[in-house]
Amino acid sequence: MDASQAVDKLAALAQETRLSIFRLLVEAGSGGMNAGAIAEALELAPPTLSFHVAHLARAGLVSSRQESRFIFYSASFPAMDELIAYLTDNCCQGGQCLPKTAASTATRSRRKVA
Amino acid sequence: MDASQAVDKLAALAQETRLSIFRLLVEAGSGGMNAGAIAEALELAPPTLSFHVAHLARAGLVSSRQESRFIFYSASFPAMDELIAYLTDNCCQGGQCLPKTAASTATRSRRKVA
DNA sequence: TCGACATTTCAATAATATTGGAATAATCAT
DNA sequence: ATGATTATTCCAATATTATTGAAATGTCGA
Repeated sequence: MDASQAVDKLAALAQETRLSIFRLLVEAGSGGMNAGAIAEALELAPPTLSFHVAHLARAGLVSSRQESRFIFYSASFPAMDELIAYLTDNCCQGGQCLPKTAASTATRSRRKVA
Repeated sequence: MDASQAVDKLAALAQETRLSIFRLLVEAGSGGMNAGAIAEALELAPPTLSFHVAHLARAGLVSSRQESRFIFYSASFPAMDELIAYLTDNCCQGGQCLPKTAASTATRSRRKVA
């Protein structure tokens, strides 16, 4: 992942409403939630929800599938992992800013192969 | 760290120029760099740099110290670690979105104590 | 104290994001 | 087909953010 993709993902999460949506979808797991349910849970007007999930989807952080009349959104966990990997690799002294236990295994294992 | 602090940090990093500044400061290590040097390295107008480092500082991601006529900015690594911890804990199924090796040690070690 | 340098503050402008009402598209049950 | 349900798009109003250059502030060496 390059810097500009990282910026897109960070920007997508850098907003109260969208972060709430994403956290809700993480809780919901791989099954996801349909648009109306998300809107109801967070008390959002339908166009507002639509705007924000579209933003998250554009950044690659959520995926959608249609199921009869409903559209289900779910968090894309690999995308989130990539973002965290980018942050640890490029914004964290290669992982040295993490607690010792983390730096020794987690970060090393996901440094870019090159 | 609560959601609103996370949003502040994410927003601070969710901008090309600021992400570049932060990455540069991470490279520079704990010594940091003075404002003019950052501006020169990234070819930014002084007020533009000032605006963005102030934004990063407000979010707690960089700290500053005065040294003679210069003001040195440096990345705050603990703050970055907190952000990554927030993301793994709240936006990552408690770490399950991470590669196995990472999930087993890194994340577990930084889950909130409760 | 003076002059030079480093940085910030201010004000103006431009660009972008957020919100919700109304209209539209798609799906399903009858 | 008709009507009810689900969700999106269009649009306009508002708010937030980014950029720039000029002016102001602060710091130091001579």
